[in-house]
Amino acid sequence: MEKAEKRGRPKTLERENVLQTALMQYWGVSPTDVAIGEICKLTGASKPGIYREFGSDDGLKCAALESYRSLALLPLFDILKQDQSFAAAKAALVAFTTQEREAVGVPSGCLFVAMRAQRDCLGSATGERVDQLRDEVLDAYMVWIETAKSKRECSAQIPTDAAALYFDAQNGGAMRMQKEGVDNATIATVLQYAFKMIE
Amino acid sequence: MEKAEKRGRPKTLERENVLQTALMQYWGVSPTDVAIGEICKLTGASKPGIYREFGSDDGLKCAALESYRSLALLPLFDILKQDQSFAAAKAALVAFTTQEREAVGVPSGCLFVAMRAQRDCLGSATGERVDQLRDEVLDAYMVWIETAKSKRECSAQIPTDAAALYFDAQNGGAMRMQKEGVDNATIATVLQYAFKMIE
DNA sequence: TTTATTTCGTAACTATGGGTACATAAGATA
DNA sequence: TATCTTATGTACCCATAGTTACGAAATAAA
Repeated sequence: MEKAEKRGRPKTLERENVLQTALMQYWGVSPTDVAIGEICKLTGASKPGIYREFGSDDGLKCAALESYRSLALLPLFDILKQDQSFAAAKAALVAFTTQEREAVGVPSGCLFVAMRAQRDCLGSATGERVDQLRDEVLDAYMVWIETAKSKRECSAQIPTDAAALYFDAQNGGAMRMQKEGVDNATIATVLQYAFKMIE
Repeated sequence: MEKAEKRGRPKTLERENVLQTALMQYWGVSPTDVAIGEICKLTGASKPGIYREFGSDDGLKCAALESYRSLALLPLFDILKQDQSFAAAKAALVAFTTQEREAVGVPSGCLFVAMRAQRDCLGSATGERVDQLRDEVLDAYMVWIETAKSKRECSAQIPTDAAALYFDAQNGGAMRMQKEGVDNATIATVLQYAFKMIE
């Protein structure tokens, strides 16, 4: 899988390292309070190096968000798409949301939720991606709920779009509680009550 | 109500105007993305004037948060403290949360929710006040829920602290939806489903 | 070797924004 | 009118952070 030797000075910038570090910083601290210079210190990369690789602050944030999608959003979509009962999926959601982060070596809270909260002090590329992901998430919930309705596992009373907003809001609330230091057991309790509602 | 004439040059800084402007900016834009200089432009006040009056950026934010408490949090507490049925209080909460902001001449979303999301890039005074208000809000919910439990209007099943977190999360979720542009009717629907749960 | 090519990183530039030094204005008092 | 007191606002300081100019370094091809 080695790329053919090219002319010119070989690249030494560790893209993956920079990206992972940025992701963890944005996630663990805040997407708008971590300077490029901080990433440089943490990774040993130079500022121009990062700019050559990611184009701009906005570009780096956008790349980090994309990593976050793979890491944290795709698993969520997987749960929703799995062929299991509505109740089982809800339980899986609770388990996924309230898993102990330290054990997995990942910060508490949710980068996507944080970015949504700061939507308009993000660069254009990142901001627009955030909007897209929001739609993607709401769509995923809607498909899931429609399926549950068709299987008679969920009341058709509540409008699907409202239900999707509801689940999205519960998840966001849970992530915020986690950030504020509420323990996962309590969050799980809250979520279980919240999810019991829709059925 | 005129204050006795004092010696020295009379004060011309319009404290209330500055405070209101700051509040509306923090609320409508974001508490961490409005510079003192911006408030100056909007009010005609000078920078040193504002510093003399509020001490620091942190001081101004803190004062604005205090205004916000009187304006938006006290009415919430009033609803919770009123002697009415649990269901009536919940309905009042929904109505209060989803009232059309434009009509009232007030920004959408919630300054307190925004500050909580940005908790640690706020100054120490404001940050600590945010923590206090969070406790105050959760306490208010808890007292309300305990009362409802004692009146048998709310199941004693759910732990009171979890229920308080639940209501707080619903309110926060609603405020965020409002910021993201969801219409109030939909938010009201979501909240009604959310609140139906606890009973 | 020499040249062409590509990347590297130091050291700047620039804009923004919190904060303040200081000379001056405006009124009360003597 | 002279003096004391208090508030005012221009012009600046300084730290931070995004961004880039540019000369040096490293490697393949000539």
